[in-house]
Amino acid sequence: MQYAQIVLPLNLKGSFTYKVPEEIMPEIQVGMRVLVPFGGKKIYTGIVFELHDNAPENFVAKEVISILDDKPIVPKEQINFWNWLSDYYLCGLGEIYRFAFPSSLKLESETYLKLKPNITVDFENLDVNEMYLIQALEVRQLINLTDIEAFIPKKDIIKTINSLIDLQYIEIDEKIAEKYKAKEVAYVKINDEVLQRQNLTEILLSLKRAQKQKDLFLHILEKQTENPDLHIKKSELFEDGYFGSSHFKSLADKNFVEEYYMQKDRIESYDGEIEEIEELSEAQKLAKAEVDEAFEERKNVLLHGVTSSGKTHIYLEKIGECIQEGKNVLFLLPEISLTKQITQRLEKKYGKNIGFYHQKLTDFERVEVWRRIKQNDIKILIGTRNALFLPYQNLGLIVVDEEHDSAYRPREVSPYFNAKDAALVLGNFYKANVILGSATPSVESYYNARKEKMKYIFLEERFGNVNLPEYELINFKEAQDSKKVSGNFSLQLIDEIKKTLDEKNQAIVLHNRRGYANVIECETCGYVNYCSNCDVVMTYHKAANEMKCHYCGQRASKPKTCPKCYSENLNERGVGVEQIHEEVSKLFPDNEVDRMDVDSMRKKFAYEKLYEKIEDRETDIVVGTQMISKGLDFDHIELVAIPKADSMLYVQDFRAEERAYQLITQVSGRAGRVSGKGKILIQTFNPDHSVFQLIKMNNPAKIYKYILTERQKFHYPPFTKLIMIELKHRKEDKVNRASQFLGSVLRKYLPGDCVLGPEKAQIARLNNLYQFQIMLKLPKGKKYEEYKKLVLLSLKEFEEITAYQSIKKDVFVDF
DNA sequence: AGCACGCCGACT
DNA sequence: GTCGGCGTGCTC
Repeated sequence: MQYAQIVLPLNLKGSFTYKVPEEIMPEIQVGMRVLVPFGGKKIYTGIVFELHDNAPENFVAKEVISILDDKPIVPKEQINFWNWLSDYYLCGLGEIYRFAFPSSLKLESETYLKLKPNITVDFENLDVNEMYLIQALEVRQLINLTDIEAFIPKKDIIKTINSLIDLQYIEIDEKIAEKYKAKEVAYVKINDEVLQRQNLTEILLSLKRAQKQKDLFLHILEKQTENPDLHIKKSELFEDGYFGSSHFKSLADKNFVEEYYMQKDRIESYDGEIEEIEELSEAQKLAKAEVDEAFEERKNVLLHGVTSSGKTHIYLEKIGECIQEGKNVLFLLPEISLTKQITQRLEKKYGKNIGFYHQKLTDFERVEVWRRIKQNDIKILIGTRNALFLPYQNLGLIVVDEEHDSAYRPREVSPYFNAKDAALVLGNFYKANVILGSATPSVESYYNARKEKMKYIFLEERFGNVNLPEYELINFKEAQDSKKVSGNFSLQLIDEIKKTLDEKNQAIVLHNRRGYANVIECETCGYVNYCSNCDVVMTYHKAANEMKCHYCGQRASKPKTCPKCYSENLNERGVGVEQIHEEVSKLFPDNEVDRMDVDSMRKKFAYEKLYEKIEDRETDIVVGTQMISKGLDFDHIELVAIPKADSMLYVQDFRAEERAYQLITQVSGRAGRVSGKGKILIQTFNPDHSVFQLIKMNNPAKIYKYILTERQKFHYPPFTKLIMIELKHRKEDKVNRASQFLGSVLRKYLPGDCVLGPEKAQIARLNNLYQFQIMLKLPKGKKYEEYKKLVLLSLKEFEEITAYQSIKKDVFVDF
């Protein structure tokens, strides 16, 4: 094999052909990282995707500089997976590579060189550059490529390095990968000798003029005596802001306390007692038997379990079995932060063999997990969508929890793939079983499971025979007509909340819109406050007293007078969660009302603090956006109120009804988890709307049937396949022309009714880029593959127009 | 994606 | 006269 197809971490499609030098031919394998020159002066870490003997015809292939791994770092299952992703989602392999790898595993100019040990350099036969480099390396043992730029002309760097490697004088430093030692965490304890030397009174006396130091000392002492085996993290001391590091330092200087370090993963893994999982209920046993049966037939599973039906128990059972068989498990979550329960349970049972992988890890930590997965040191990996790309050795089970969650398919980061669908494919490549689980499965998954593409398993009762919450619809129009309202709340709703609070229970108020008011409008001239970067109105945030653009994040101060006509008649329109929070606070002045949305949770530990407040029942009412639908599993929440439920439905999106159903059901799952007396109040102008009526009936099969009928009627997924192409550019007329052109090309190849648009995007300008969209509605099945090839052809034709190359193009498959 | 090349406006 | 703006083209 003389040539290799190498994928580079660039947003370029396909792979590049390189020549394999003879010395490394015996070692090179698909899935290894290699160093290759690219362009005039760049060196990249690429991945070998294919080895072959076909010499390129139109260009001269450059040579691979060196191999970085002694074994493939990307297993063949992942190679297949990457190829599938690239094919299915029409994205470049380079994009996938960039997304999949922690950046330190694809170092470019950070690559280090060193002299080979025990060599004698024959300076006579070196050129100037080669001599410079050798001399530099004699002074400093390690040099990276950026440093080399200082004394060798850019264009000669690669040539110089290559020839010195050929001469066996220098080599690529292999320590790069080993540089990442386990992170150490600081812990604190009372100095062992201090209590023998002095008695407590003396110590406290000596600290009497330093109140905080005294408090801190006592705090540590108390913790330590409480449980002598517990290690006290240094960072924990400063969490609530009362103590600062200076207080600790003073104590340490006086030798009262000391700090010590331990490796993080050694301590964070649980080594307490191992708790046995409670026995499954009859319904759960039945469901588990069905899962077994499905796996037997090599079928994947959609586990549809109503809120608190104990899907987790079933996951845990299957995870246990999988590990018994000596295989590994991937447990996918939409977000890592809101998952204490399951991770705690898994940690208790499997301790050290658990790994976490998510977007919040530092690069350091990511590489650590990579290493451990590669060494098969992790049995269960809990992670978010980027965990799909770890180099698993023998994956036996993938669980996708909350499979309907939109966090599995963020719109803003490429490559644009749906982690739920990708998990099914990855499972197939690994011959692993996949369980999708949710209380409100996505319509697509539900349909596929009903179509026997997966096994559909329904857990319809809550664990421990707790009743499901009851739904009630409040006709707001009627309440308004009979003057039984106060602001956005009907008297009935207020009454019910009051009743809940009187019984010493807690209530949740859901309003899914950030900010205080949606629009600030001038009553005199009609002026509204637009974002200067985007074609959207700015939202008024009263708490922060500023205007925010929810799309580009721009902030501005709130205008006191109309900037156009200087009138002071500024009117606030459109209710946001801040305003609902304000109203509730006024309605219940004697109760503790807290707000939970991205804006109020931005501060460090804000979420943890509020979580504890609710847990300790200091909070009576939580007002929040969709954030409150996740993770708030408390025993005393009995009421969920949705004062403006209509706002969820009238969104320009064919999934609006599905989303409304999912959000309402998810948030209702917070109520009556123990008592079984949970109540959900949906206040609406349209109590007759099918979605509300169906939610009230609490019969999921009927809702899905209704939504599916609507989707079929209007030719939406899952009955068709949607591909959305979005074009963006700074100049409006340029994108407009480009999208018209692309539209006409597409229509040339595809039937007319498949191509919709181009149209201005709903947000015509975002971050100063004008956007146009073309929607493709394609039939399913064999035709789809055929049509997709034509779409690819059209895009190619479009890309050939040089004038349109500066236009940013995003393709969303399965929009 | 980066980077070089090349062609036009505002400055020593 | 030159520095630097960004449109265009190319990278195995």
